[in-house]
Amino acid sequence: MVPGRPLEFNRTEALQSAVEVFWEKGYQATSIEDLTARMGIGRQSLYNTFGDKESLMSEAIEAYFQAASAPMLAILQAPGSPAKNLKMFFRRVAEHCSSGEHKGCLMVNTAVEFAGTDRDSPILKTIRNRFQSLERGMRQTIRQGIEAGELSKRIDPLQLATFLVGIFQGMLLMSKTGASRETLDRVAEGAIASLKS
Amino acid sequence: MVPGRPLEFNRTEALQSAVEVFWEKGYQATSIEDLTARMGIGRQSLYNTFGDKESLMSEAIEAYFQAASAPMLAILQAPGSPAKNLKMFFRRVAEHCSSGEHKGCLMVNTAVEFAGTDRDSPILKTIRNRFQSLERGMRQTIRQGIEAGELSKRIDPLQLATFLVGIFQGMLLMSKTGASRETLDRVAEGAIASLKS
DNA sequence: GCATATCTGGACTAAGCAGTCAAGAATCAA
DNA sequence: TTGATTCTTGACTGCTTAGTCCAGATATGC
Repeated sequence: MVPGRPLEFNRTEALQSAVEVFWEKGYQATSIEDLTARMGIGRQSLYNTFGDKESLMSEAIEAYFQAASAPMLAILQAPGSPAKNLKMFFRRVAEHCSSGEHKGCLMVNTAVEFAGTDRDSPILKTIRNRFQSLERGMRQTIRQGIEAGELSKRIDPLQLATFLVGIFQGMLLMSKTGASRETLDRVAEGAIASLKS
Repeated sequence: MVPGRPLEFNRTEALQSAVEVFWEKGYQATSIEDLTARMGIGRQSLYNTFGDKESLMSEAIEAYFQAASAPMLAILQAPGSPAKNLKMFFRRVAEHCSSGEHKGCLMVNTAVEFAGTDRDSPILKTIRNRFQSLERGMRQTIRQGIEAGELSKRIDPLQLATFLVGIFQGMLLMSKTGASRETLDRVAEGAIASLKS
């Protein structure tokens, strides 16, 4: 290892703080000062460690995905009943969305914010990929449910998967704009009911 | 009438241009220069005629609602079959969302943008009211459908209305992030299918 | 202790922003 | 024509922003 003065802060913790700020305020509305204040580090330390604002945002999105989205995806692929996994998924979304302070989903918030200006920014591409992998996971679980006889054979996996992802995104959006736990539960129950057809 | 030099531009057309800019870029990302350029008027004319940036945004939201959202609400309340009106509603949303350049819905975009910072800005309150009136309209149409025997009596109007509004918001969000016509159609068909239960 | 390498803090730069000001132009009433 | 009123144009102000520079601090390897 090369010598030199060591970092005075924990990189992972600092990144986590950055995630929180971006999550609450969005990308543009967050200033470098907001970030340094919450992360508890100096301006130069931020630039040394994370590059510019956009790089930091990229890392924040990635960290958020690992912490929040990946576990959701894992629910779908849990061993046991695919239909139960789908139900569990939506109940968890309702739960997750109504805890915390209506921050919504960092990826959704960011997608909306960037879609207007940088339609093909690397950040936006990453987010789109993540949502696509959600749809793929959903489709696979649906297929497994059909094979297991838990879901009707008449179901078109692609159609249902797209529909469920749509509902999912709707819940994230409602959460951001201040929906109550009851509201989110109702939507989740609607999604679950739509499996029985 | 008081004398004075008359406006050199059409107020309504200028406002329409402002709607387009805010719709494409969002509130923060839109500068006064962006606005004056697209509206074809000078800086001072903008301030004289519309007040500050936030007032202009308020007027833009209102104009957007009158032009885009109100007709959607009217579909639900059209005379004839309530169930058909609900179907028509979702097909129209899919159509509306995939025309244009993935601008999504101005009210959704704005809600996401403001929810992070000014949680109780007047603009946000207006938008929330608009969505609430959509849910009320939805609920009423559902009740009419039940009374007419088109929808099952076991349906809870509140639950279904909330669910459908959630799907609706999901479609708006997907549209903003670049969903294709096919994707939106699949979600719409899912919503329609969920009426038969 | 000394050389080397990295980190930190604060001042700084250049650009972009919303909003204002003042001087001139266009209209109407009399 | 003259005066009152409103619109237009362009320069301007004060502020915030992302990102840079540099001097000093703190570590390691020898």
